[in-house]
Amino acid sequence: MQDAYDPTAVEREAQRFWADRASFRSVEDPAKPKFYCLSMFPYPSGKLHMGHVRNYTIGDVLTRHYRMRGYNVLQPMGWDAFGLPAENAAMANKVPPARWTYSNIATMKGQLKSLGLALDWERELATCKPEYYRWNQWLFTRLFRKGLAYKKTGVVNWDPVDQTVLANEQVIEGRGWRTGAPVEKREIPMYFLRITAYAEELLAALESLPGWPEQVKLMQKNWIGRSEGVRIGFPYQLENQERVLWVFTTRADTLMGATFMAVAAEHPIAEHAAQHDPKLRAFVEECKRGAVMEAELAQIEKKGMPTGISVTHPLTGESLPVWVGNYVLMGYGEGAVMGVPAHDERDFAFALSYRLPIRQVIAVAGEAFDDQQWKPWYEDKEHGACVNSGRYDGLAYQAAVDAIADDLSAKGLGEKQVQWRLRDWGISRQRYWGCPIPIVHCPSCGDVPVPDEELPVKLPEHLVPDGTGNPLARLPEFYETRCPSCGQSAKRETDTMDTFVDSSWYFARYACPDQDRAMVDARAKYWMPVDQYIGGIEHAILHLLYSRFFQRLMRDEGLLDVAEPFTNLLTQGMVLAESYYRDAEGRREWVHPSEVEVERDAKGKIVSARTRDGKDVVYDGIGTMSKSKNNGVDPQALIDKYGADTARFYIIFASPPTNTLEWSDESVEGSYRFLKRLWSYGLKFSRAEKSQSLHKELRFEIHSVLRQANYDLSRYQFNTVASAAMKILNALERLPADRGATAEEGLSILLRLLSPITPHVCHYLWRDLQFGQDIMRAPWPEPDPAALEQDEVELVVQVNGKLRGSIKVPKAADRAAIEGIALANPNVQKFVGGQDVKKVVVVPGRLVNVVV
RNA sequence: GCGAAGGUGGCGGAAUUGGUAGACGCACCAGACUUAGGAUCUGACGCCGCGAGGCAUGAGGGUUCGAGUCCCUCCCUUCGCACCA
Repeated sequence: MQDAYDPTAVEREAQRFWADRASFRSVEDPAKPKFYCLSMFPYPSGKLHMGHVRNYTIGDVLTRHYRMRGYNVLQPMGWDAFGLPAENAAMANKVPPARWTYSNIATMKGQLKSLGLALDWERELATCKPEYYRWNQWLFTRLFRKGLAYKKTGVVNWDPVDQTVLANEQVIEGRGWRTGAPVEKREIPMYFLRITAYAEELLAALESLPGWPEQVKLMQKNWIGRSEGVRIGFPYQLENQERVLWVFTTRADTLMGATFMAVAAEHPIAEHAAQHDPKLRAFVEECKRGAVMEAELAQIEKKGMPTGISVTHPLTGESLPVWVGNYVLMGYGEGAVMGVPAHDERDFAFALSYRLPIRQVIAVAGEAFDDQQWKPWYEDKEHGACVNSGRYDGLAYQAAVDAIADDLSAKGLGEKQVQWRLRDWGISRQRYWGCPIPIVHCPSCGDVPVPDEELPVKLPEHLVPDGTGNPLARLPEFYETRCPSCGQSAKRETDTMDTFVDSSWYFARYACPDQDRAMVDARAKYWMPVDQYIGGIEHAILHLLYSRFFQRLMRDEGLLDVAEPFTNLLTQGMVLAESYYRDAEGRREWVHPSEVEVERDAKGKIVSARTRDGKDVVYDGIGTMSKSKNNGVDPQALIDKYGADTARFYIIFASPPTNTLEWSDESVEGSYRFLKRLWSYGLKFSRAEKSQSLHKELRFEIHSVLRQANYDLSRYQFNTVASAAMKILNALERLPADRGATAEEGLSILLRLLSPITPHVCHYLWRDLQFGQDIMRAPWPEPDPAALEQDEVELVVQVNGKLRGSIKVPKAADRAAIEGIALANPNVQKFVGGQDVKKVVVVPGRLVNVVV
């Protein structure tokens, strides 16, 4: 054993040992319980960032822990390799996205290897390879024939200068990121996947996921958004034709309070009215120009304009004006809403600014209505009852909804309806670096799916996009083709798929990445579902919902048995860092934190900060690591300086997996120090005399810490497992210097407990100190019940809930005896001081509280 | 705007069910060793107070023998919002 801890040498040796024995190759084995542990695969953006390191370290801790517990574990890795950044890099460097992507994969694979992750690299896949994406295409053609994939128009951001579609991310304050031109909305034909057909099942099955965080299930539930309400028709006349304006509402009980209607700018009524009214046309155009993004739409000032058209209230016959409202979404419900100012906050504000009538139709006992001031109870359907509503007066929410729905139904102007917030998934992207949509447009046959024998539709890899539309659309060799059905010349679809399609089923493909005759084979039925999935909380809705959807699509193709892809889900927090900037003539110049020296006051608050060469910088608080704020910490530099074990230990120790992790270079030092101490202890141990000496107290301590650590592992609280390892080392260092029985046992426990977190150094010490050949094959440590036995227990004594002392009582002592000992305690006597003891609360094993 | 989560020392965090607030670390401080130390080791370390003691878990209120934990009101931060992945 070397005197000094040399992580480079230790890690090289451990990694060679694993590679020589193919330690992480996983083979289907029905005799053993399986454990499929998966971290979200990375986008090959260039280099690993700390978020990756955190994600994969967490997954590796679980993987190694389950291996030692005897499970047949699979932990694979691959690349989410299609996407927008490759096109941006291509434009900047004039290099095809393919070359950029493959080179990034090579770099990042090397980095992942240096982390010592227990990955089965033989199952590696990349979504940009035809062997992978042909199955996207294969499934798409199946869905198309079933009607689960279909074509309709969808709205996109249009940059009028570059003549190209922009991603939401490329729209900065309503303008194109490259051209600065105001972005327009444009409707184009697109393919959609009918996820709404599975809405009911996706919602109901959330109940069957006890291994998912409640938070995520709740977000998905709200996203799917099932609401029960009434579809209501408001008849009107247009060009001497009888028509009906339909709306959906969950508050049919307030129908008698409707004083206006509001429709989206894209609604046929708005389009019609705008034809004859230039002002209205301008307004409709303005609404259409605005944002596509819902977050932005929801925050714009609520504006409206009357259409001059009126509809008839279905129950009262009253005439109601129809307005165009910029806050009404065409994509949800009917693209029209009834305006009930008295009982909807948005309608209230709208009515106030446009002086529309406000009519109270719900009352809550003891509350007065004020038509100038909104109060939350106006929306209270729990305690309200109808007023000013004719025959519905006095009815509570449900009774009123039922009665009104019945009356509407009798007139053919309404019925109860279930409405979903979830919309079908538009997967067409007008981009090059993605999976081609396997459709041929034939002048006679229409949209024809590409037959199986012609799959895959290969994406040419040599193109370089230039930011003005999709280069595939300018490549005749790609789009000129024949109709698979009638043989005449036809045009191939040039749109590619949303990259979320690629990532919605990769987890099943890992089971059989070499299968070239089917999307997945029987091996997928062995490994699926994923037992533990780990990834960022930012994927809580979209990626996870799409994956649940795809799992069901594949189930319904007979490819998989189970409906849910991920049994247990761990959502890790983001990695954050401080950021600093220098004012450079009004522009912020971001300075990397490693170049900043900070001065703190006696309480540690930052007083001033300056660069190493003395220029003042401004502290901008803590936030996600990003290129734009120049505050990223390079994992590679960390590994080069301290080794992978220190990086892994720090990341696990600094914060529980679900919290954000605030980066601190100083704390990394602390982790390194711990591993050096572990090494020194191993060295001392290797040179000490063997003895049989047993240390009862420290043995109790080690086993108590181990018991807690095992509990913490089961609840994913890995930071306290790392603490437990430190506590055990602290205990070992308090032992006499010989190699006694307690030291032997304690170190064996420590190395095994720590090995999932810092596998290299534990592997090395385990062998070198002759505990065994391969620590991964050692059994997981369990506390010895005998070591946890105690004759006496310590209880805390309080007087009126305040801590006044502690007592030791025999383990078997009864309540009366404990009370007696507690009251006899001199400090307790002092605070009782002759007052009447009203009550003594005894909590066995914990405390005694004397109430006076 | 809507949906979700979170606020505990100078900092990261700990405290299974309501039961000793601050485990384990970082930083800072003092000391030892040393030619030297940004290595290593030892000790101290929530705030106020000489002390006895008092006060402290974002703010304010409540329930309880006892509240970081439960309830109500408010404030702040982070994530998602359908074309970033």
